[in-house]
Amino acid sequence: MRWEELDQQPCSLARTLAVIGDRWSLLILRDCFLGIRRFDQFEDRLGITRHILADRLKKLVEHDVLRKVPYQERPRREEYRLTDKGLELHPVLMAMVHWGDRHMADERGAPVRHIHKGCGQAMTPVTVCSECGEPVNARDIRVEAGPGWESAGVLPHSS
Amino acid sequence: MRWEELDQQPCSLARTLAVIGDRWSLLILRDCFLGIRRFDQFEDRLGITRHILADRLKKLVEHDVLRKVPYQERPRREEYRLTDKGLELHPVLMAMVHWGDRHMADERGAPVRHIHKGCGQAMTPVTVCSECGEPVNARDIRVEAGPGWESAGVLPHSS
DNA sequence: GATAGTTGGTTCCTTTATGGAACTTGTCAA
DNA sequence: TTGACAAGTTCCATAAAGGAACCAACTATC
Repeated sequence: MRWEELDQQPCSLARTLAVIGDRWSLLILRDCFLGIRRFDQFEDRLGITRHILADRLKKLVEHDVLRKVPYQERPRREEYRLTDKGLELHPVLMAMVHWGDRHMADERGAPVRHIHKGCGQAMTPVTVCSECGEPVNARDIRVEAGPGWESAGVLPHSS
Repeated sequence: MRWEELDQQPCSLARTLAVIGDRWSLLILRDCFLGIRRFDQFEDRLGITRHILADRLKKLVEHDVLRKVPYQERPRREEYRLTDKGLELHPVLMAMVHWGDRHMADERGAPVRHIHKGCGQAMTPVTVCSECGEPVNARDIRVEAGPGWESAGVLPHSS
């Protein structure tokens, strides 16, 4: 499978990876969630080369995850902001950060804390079932073919 | 920043990406969660080249996300299974699949349904606060420096 | 009015990673 | 003794990323 074919797969994970599944896109998005908006800020913080940064920002704009917003005219300058579609990637980032905190942190502990404005406490993300509200983990879920399924593969067993 | 330096960063997202942040690792893990365990099954389903597959499996084993379990002797054959650390990546995968279902699905809808064994219903993952149990989204969270922070960057503002 | 600085890129060339196909190793079965 | 199977490894061609320099449209300074 070539990289460009990814978003044609009947798999939402593959299609998501077509947008954010490379080295840099998630680090760019992390910085977006921290309030970074301008080309040179991304460059400074990430240590990414300029043409790869330009390419990734362009791709994220094409996928409607970021949008360019002018902040001055003459010379025209634009900054990059998360769209609603981009903001909805927050659970993905939170889940990854939480896993990193648990399994990849050094002796000093988690680098950042997430404060829930609603209750004012340092929180970790918990994934719950949309229907019953109970926490779910891998073993609580059974997978079955949905409406968009085409038999381009077979579910080997319902884990 | 080089790829190998990623896991030295004081950022749990970067460290997580050092493990699962490449083209193939998440697709391999998707298949692991579907019950795939053997080298040739991964190869058939993913269309990945053999030496990249071997490399990624090795890396995932080194990071204790998968482990090799012998299933026959003479000739010795081993399969790959998720460790507990690997199983804890489930929320990451669920969040990505859910985002793909919402934003990247074609007209036929989501390719797979996730049934919560606990309540028997088709569910979507909802991220809630570990402290108060309320659903959280990007705008509900304020970020502050935690114990593992070192000033290798500055939080630009508390989004 | 020439020179330098700022922002947001692009171009060119080198290094690294990936794709594709063939080869290897240990074993069993015909 | 030939063939098949599972799980890799090796070799070479192509694609992607790193690094540095250059460009364009202004503004500010000397």
